[in-house]
Amino acid sequence: MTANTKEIQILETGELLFNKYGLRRVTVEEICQTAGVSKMTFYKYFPNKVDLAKCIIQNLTDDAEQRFNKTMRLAIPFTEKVHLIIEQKIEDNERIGEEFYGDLTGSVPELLDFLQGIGRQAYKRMLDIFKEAQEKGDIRKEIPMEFILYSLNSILDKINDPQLAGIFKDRKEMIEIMTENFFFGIAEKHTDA
Amino acid sequence: MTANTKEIQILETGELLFNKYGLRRVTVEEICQTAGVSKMTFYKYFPNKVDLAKCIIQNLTDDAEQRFNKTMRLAIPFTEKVHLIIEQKIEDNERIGEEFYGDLTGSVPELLDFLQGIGRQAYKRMLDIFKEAQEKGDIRKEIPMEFILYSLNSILDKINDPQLAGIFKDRKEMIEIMTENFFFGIAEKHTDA
DNA sequence: AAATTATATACGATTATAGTACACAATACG
DNA sequence: CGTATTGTGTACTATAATCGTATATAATTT
Repeated sequence: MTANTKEIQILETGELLFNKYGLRRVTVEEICQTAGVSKMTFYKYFPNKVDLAKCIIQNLTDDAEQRFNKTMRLAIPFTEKVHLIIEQKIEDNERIGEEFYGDLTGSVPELLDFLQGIGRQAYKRMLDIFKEAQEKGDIRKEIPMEFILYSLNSILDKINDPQLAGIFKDRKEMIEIMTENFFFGIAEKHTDA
Repeated sequence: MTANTKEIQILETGELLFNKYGLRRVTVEEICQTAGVSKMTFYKYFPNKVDLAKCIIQNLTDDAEQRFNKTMRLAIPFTEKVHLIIEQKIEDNERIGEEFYGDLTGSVPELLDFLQGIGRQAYKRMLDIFKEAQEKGDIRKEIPMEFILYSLNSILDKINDPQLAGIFKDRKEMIEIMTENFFFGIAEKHTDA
């Protein structure tokens, strides 16, 4: 059972270093030294550095998907769900360091494809869920699906806008207001009761 | 007057990148690209990367020294001065990124010597100032000078101890209490008035 | 003891980086 | 205007870093 202990060590060290410095600034030997593992052991588990990065991202993605599904299965109002999902998405983004992400999309086209594939899958899942919500009556029927997803992504982009950060007192408040705004516009809420 | 504009650009970019990633992770070409400067221009102003680092550190050091002297010339009690100096030293330390400093002392022995030289100078200046204070009666005569400087450096080291950070509510409070403690011990202050 | 797993070292092949040479472009300046 | 001055881009060589593998050995498990 101590078999994959070294593999985990490599994965964790890779995640740490990649997040801090990005892909190209970190060498295989450095990962090995930091992880306390010989180079041979590295190549026993991973064919190369890029593949290690893939593996790390795949793990993060799988983890994110699990949490996503868990949230969607909750017996709470749809508005609440979207609220939680936005929160989770932000946390997911924060788990991949800026430098790491830059290297991925910039210098290694192979990883760019990989990431885009993951992105497409996530997009499809989202689409299905929102379609279902529209049929159930949680979303107005006349709004095109594409526009909804575009708007949602637009919110996620804005999260990192420093100009916005200054407007709200913290991130929690920002998410709450933007989610409300996403669903109900800027009009004052009318109670159905 | 636009002559050294490129040089400044290089210096600023170097400081930025070195602080973020350390010395060995940053290449000359990267500095040039980020600074918007051709490689030839780089080598016009600096013989190599290590020398650029030296230059940057020297500038930071000069700057720190100026502020140090400015503080020492203030017409305030000696206790206050030491308080301010500790504050400044911490700020100085924070201006050199962790990674940068690690590379300096770890991989480039040439820079280690350079830094030690700077350190020795600072040590001498400090020593003179404290001796003067001892003669003036600001410091108890029976305390060996070496011990005082050792204690002061000990405080500076402790600043970065995460265990300490949790004890005080912020850095300002930490500095105040540690300075007081440095001068008066843990005994309750007795007012001379 | 045998099998498995990890390590250390050395090594060739590849790639990145350093530093220079040169021809040319932009700008300042008398 | 012409003439320095200053900066640029490309190409280039030499050197150093890095990759990925082979081999012999050590530690651990079974």
